[in-house]
Amino acid sequence: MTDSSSPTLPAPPAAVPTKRPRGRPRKTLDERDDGNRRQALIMAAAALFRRKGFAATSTRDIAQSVGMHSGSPFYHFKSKDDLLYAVMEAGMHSAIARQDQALAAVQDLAAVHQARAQLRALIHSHFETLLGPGNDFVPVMLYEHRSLGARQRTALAKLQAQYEAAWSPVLGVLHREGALGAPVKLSRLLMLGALNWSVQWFDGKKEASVQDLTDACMALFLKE
Amino acid sequence: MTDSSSPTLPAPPAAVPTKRPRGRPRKTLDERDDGNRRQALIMAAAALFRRKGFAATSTRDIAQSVGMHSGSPFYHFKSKDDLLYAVMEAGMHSAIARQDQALAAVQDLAAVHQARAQLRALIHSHFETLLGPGNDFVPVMLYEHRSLGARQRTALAKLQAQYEAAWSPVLGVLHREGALGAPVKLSRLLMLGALNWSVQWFDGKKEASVQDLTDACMALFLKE
DNA sequence: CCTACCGATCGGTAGG
DNA sequence: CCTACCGATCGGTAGG
Repeated sequence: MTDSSSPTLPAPPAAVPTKRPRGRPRKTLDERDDGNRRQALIMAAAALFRRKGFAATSTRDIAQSVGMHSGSPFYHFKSKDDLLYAVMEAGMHSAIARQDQALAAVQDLAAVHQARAQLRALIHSHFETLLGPGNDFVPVMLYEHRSLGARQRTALAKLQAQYEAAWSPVLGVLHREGALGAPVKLSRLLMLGALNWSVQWFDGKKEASVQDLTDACMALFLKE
Repeated sequence: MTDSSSPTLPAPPAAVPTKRPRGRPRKTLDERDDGNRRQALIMAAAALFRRKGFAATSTRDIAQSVGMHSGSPFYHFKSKDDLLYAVMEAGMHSAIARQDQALAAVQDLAAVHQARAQLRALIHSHFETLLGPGNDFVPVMLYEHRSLGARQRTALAKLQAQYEAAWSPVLGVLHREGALGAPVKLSRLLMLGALNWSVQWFDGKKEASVQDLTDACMALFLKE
């Protein structure tokens, strides 16, 4: 059983592209794991895009950080923009998957507490997506949206709409119960904004945990 | 009485730098309004930085949009980074001034409603700073923070601390009154995040106004 | 503030 | 995926 689908980066080939043996290490066909190299590029790009921004990151930076030479990323991606989109798409897929799991885990509660428990699950899951260790994909998506082309922006918008669609019914119930003070749509925009902004100030090594943040949100946003 | 301190851009010199009369229009010394050209550069830079991002905007873009030639911005600013900092500093000064005015206008209310009125004033003023027509400075500051050097980041942090300092006592009163459900510091971070994020989705031509947003925030964040 | 220019870097490609 | 390379662009400067 292979773990070729594992999203963890297999320790990079000790990036020293200056002096390396000229004859590149012969690989037989079954050793060529293209998927892993592509994955490695996506993860390295995510980390660099987050730290320095898309425009300030060169494709050479990315190549070097996975031990490739400058032209090689273009064997895996047609353009730098395509690589950016791949990062964002991967981020949304993982965010949606995490959100679905979080909602499923809370499905069987007594109806009285369902909506509250669902909102807590949504908030906690969102914070994990934003602040969890190694989760650079969605932060890059949030802060480099501008750099996307029109076509790719449309494709992403569908994934984002799918993600946010899970919030509206939950907020609707809470609003009707009187636990949510503002209209559903504005509430969703403001709440997601409060969460998304945490990327700017959250420090994993500081006192507050993701649990603390979730508690604070529930206390701030809901009545009684 | 001159209006040399007016922050409005005097209609740009119809930027057509390709064919313009070679002998540049002689200006006598008292016509040379260096301050205005510098201001024009700051405003053009703010608009471009906001639309395309700092790294994706060239100093040539900025020069062209005020009718200068490529090297000329460096007569007014030592580097592109200095221009970015000038944009952000101007943004914080104007934000602080607007906030002070907003608080002063609400100073004389009956004590029972003071804290609520103050919070409303802070929120409304913040939305104006972010979303008001031509207000690109603070949005640039919020989203290009990363591009600043360490020294300038420290200088800006002082202005930001000054700005946010006005929020804490107001939130403290509301928390003690039971109107604010979460701890003061986390409340401030989450609330400002909700507001700051509006830059991403607010559309001035759409239905919701800054007043609507302010109302929604008050309804969302405060109990009873 | 313009003119003329420089060194550096960048995204991307052909050909293997 | 590497090698070798190209055209374009960029921040910045000297000298007036």
